[in-house]
Amino acid sequence: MRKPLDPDMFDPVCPSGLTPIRVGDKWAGMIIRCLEDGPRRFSELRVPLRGVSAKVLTQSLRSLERDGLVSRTAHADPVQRVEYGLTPLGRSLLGPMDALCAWTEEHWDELLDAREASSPPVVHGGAGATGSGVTGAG
Amino acid sequence: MRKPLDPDMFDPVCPSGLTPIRVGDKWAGMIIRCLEDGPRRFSELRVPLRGVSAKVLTQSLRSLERDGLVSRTAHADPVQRVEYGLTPLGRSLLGPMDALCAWTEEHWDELLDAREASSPPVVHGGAGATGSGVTGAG
DNA sequence: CAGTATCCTGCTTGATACTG
DNA sequence: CAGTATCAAGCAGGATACTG
Repeated sequence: MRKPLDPDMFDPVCPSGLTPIRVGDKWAGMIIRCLEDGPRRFSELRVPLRGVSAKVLTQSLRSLERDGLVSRTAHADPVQRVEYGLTPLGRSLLGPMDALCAWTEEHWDELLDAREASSPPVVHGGAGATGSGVTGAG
Repeated sequence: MRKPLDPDMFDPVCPSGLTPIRVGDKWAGMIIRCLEDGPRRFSELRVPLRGVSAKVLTQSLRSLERDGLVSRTAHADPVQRVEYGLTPLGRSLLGPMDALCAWTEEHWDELLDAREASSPPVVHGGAGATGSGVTGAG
């Protein structure tokens, strides 16, 4: 608990962004992971969530609040402080999420193999799949 | 196996569409469920997936194919017949998906309560949350 | 610090019409 | 039947600038 969130917590290439299962919107899953070890401040969350704009982070947070997964607490300190933490309901999601991560790790290569096997013919347009589905969290 | 997919398999109101966990794109989760009991034809899938256009269903199917979750088989019968079925990889997703459904059923009321508690003040704009996250597949 | 207000872009979804 | 082609619309995500 209380360790300063690793900026590289989410590899921009690895697992996230390729799994066929997703939690909430683009950032929800990652946010929940960030809160796993206790409440975090708004600006603290922006570190591992590289590049997320204040607007979008606020939106995701509000969405999670609305669903009762996350709670917001404003401290009236000399400097403004707001902390976000998991509610019991939010915390209960960690179990299923772990199961998902386990599945992903287990089948990671198969997913990759399948993707490679389906694109190769094209050379100029290349790798980037316009892929609908399969955006991941975790 | 081989029973003619229930048209009401997916309640447009209930679970799906409110869960904070989603599988692939909007239809992927439902497609996988439809294939659980064996291969299905294109037009057969369109029944429970009310209103999905051919284009969108094709897209989702191609996406699932690309990820190696679903396989496509064209039969050269007198009439054109194409069947989609789960690959072993696709089938392996059923486990985690069941866990997700279990979570949803278990916490359904809490989700609903949280939503109700967060909107009521407004009367004219009403219920509809513009909600980002939380689109579901079940 | 913790947002809000605006504007903008691209993807995802969909309706409609046509084809092997 | 099983798609593809085209066009249109909505919304999530993001860049930038401003506020209590």
